[in-house]
Amino acid sequence: MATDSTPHANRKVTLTDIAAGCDVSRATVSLVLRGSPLVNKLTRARVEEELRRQGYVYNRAAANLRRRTSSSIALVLNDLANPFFAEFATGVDEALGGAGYVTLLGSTGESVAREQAVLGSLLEHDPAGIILSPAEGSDAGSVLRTIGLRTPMVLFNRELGGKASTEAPWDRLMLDNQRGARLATEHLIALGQRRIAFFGGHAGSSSCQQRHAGYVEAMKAAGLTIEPHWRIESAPNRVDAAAQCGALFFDAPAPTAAVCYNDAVALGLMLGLHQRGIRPGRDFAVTGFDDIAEAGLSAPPLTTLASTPRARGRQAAELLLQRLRDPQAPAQRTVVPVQLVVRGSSCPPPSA
Amino acid sequence: MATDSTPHANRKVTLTDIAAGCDVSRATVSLVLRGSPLVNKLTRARVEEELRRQGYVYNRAAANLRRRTSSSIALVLNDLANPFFAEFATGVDEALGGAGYVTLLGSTGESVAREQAVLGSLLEHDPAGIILSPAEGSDAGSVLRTIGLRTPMVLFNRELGGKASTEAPWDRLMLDNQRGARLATEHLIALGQRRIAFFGGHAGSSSCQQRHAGYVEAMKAAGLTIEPHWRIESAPNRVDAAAQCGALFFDAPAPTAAVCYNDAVALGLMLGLHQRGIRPGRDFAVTGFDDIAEAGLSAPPLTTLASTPRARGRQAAELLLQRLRDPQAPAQRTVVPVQLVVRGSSCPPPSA
DNA sequence: CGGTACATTTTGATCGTTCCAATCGACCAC
DNA sequence: GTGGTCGATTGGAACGATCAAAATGTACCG
Repeated sequence: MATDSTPHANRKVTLTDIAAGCDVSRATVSLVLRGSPLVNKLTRARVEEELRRQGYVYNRAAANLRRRTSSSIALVLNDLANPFFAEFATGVDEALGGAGYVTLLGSTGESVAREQAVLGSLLEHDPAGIILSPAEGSDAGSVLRTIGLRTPMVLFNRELGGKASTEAPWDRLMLDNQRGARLATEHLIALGQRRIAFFGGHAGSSSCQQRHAGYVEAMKAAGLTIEPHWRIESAPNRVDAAAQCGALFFDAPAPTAAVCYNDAVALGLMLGLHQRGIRPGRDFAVTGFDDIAEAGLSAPPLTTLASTPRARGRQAAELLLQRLRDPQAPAQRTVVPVQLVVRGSSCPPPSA
Repeated sequence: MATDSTPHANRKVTLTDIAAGCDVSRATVSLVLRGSPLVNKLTRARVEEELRRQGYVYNRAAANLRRRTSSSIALVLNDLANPFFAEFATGVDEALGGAGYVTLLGSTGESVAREQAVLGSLLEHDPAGIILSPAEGSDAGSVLRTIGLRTPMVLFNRELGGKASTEAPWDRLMLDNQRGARLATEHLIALGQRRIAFFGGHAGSSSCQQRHAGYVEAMKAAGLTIEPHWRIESAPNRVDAAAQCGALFFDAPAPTAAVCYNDAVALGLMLGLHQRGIRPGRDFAVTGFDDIAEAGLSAPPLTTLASTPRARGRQAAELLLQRLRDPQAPAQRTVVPVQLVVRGSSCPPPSA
């Protein structure tokens, strides 16, 4: 069996090894690898046999260096553990993989400092582009400073803070937050609700502001007044939402329904209500935002706004790929509609 | 303002640009970047100023090429959209980022073919190592053939099929599936349950076999008989689990409890039970596996086995980093204990 | 037979970094 | 004045691929 060139050698197999192994030049092997029509049928066969024999694996980094190209894309998420973003990431990876790109993952855990660090570290790997769902409070100026203008970026889900945000040439993919929250609020009003709170999220975040604006819009349109203590902030996760539940009932008049910042918050709120002996979907109406998988499985199932995160992921990837094809095109701002999904958590007020 | 070397030029800034900009050689700049003590304080300051001025970003790919090193690690998951794996991925990325590695993500969607493709594609980026949670039915032989022996790998969650599996020098991080399922079954038996089914998962998967074995072990130890139709297979997700629910009740004697393959399946089963008017936690007991976030929030909350996926992610990363430090060490097989979390979904049988 | 066309292959430089050996100036000792 | 040591810097060859241009060989034509 054993020949001079051992297939399972310890060093990495390179173009040069293959070239030596079948008496052609490196250039020819390279042409074979890229399926060039220039190379003779016979030599191609010989080379391909040798590639197999030695177990060659292509070194894309070296090729990218020489060609001044890149075959990776950085995906930076504020919270990968949130199923909404996990689905999104799956969609992104699906689409990128199909286009021959590889996904460089970075999770920031909602920390602006980590976001800076992660972006810096991923940039050193020279991604062709970036898909960023910013951490809360992330600022356009500092992001611009670390990534520069060379690397195109698609912003997802949230706007960046600071004045630099409007000038920066980034594409955007945003949910129609305002309309979504308006739909949810109108739905509750149609059920007869009058005392409706807006619950959860940080007032600083752009998506939260937009959703709150939609809520206000619907309330005003219906001629309903909004009590100041009907606006409760919380971190956008279950645990903190459950903890803040009590704040809804400190002052009179207490609300009988709540439009929540997102599903995580809504599920947390329902948990908090349960603990107080208040039955969501009977004594108190709740709506969410996102339609994550468990929204349909909670008790009661959650009325919410569907945004199909996996499809959004594919869309964000498409947007970036398109930008890579045409770097000069003007920046796009895409707003995707959301759809109201009515389930058991929304109900008329107890008096009705 | 404008000098000869424009900071926001269109070409990428390289070592050579910096060197030219402050009249030193490339080598010196390289030494500065790596914080070498060899270089004079004054020159270091000059170089650093120039780096800032031109907005230099390090090209790690070029460095890796020259040094024959790698600073990335491939993370290949069978189902990123499952919150269990999303948490796991978060943990992996946390630990790898801390060690200066970047995560190359690949999601296979439980398809063996995609797993092969993804592994092949990621390998071309020359990762220092691989963390793989295999797709169901993935075979050790073909995996070995595509990744070879050069790149170390940590297997998570499932064993690979085929005989090559035992010989291959891979580290493993596995949950104590058998003991976990045994604990759940014993818990149900202690509540007075006698007719207990094992529900969900594919009989082919190693984790499913192990959990089933734990269930059988507990049943035998208690002297209980197992009806053949108490073993229902399903895809490991909610939708299919809900669809298979009816199969539990085709033949008599019908079970009054089910040990489920995992939480996703258990939640799906509860959904299916609801639809049949059977109240889980009252008329029928259910247990899960994984303790994903929504397990505590379902109605009723799910009795399950906690495996703290984020910590597992960190652990898998640690295992791989350790292997990179000492490539010669014998392969490890780590089995992590799981903990029974009793919640409302487990109950005595209705007759009791 | 020389010239030209064509198909195939090779040579050598190059991408941005790091490594190695060599260089340079300054200083000191003999 | 020669040689040696030291700190700081440098030139040039790598790493593994690609590219442009040049070099083969072969065939055909007048």
